[in-house]
Amino acid sequence: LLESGALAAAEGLLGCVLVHEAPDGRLAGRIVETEAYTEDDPASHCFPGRTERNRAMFGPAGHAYVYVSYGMHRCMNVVTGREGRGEAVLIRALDPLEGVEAMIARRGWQGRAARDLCNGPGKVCQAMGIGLEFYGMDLLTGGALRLEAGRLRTDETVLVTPRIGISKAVDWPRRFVVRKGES
DNA sequence: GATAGGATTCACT
DNA sequence: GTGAATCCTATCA
Repeated sequence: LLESGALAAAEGLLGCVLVHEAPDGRLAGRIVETEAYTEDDPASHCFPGRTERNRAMFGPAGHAYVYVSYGMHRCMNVVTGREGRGEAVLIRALDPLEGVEAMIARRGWQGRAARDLCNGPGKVCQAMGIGLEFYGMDLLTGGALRLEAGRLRTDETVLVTPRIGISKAVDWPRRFVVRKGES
């Protein structure tokens, strides 16, 4: 699935579970929002070409691409496409499944609704304890950080929306969100 | 060697 | 809704 391309992978990753076997407990969250980045996307880190920072994006599918954003936040991507292709899917939001207490402790605050815990790219990494030490790690071979297969419930549908938070090609419909049938 | 900008988040008005 | 915080990377002199 991951090799088939960023667009298909971004949609396919919805419903899958991201698991981190952290020293202080198992953390898990269901992926509910993703965003696709490809080589022809002006907003993508790989657009200007291959550099030291984004080299992981050009590697084999299934590896992690972690980068620092705005100096204070970390964002995590799942590399897609074949080696040398420069594609990735940004994990924008999770639905916490396990280790919620540990996530709250990591984030250093408590109180808000559970879904506020992982409803942003930076929050996802902070809550899951994902740092630069996971750069380039294979997520499919059962390491400390890994991806587990999952599916959407029958009452859930995929919503495709324009992107946010960037300044180039903003209106490209490459953001995929899980929408629950309840509303 | 120096500078500009970014796939964000939080607090305050 | 608007603005500040903050640091790593790429680009230019």
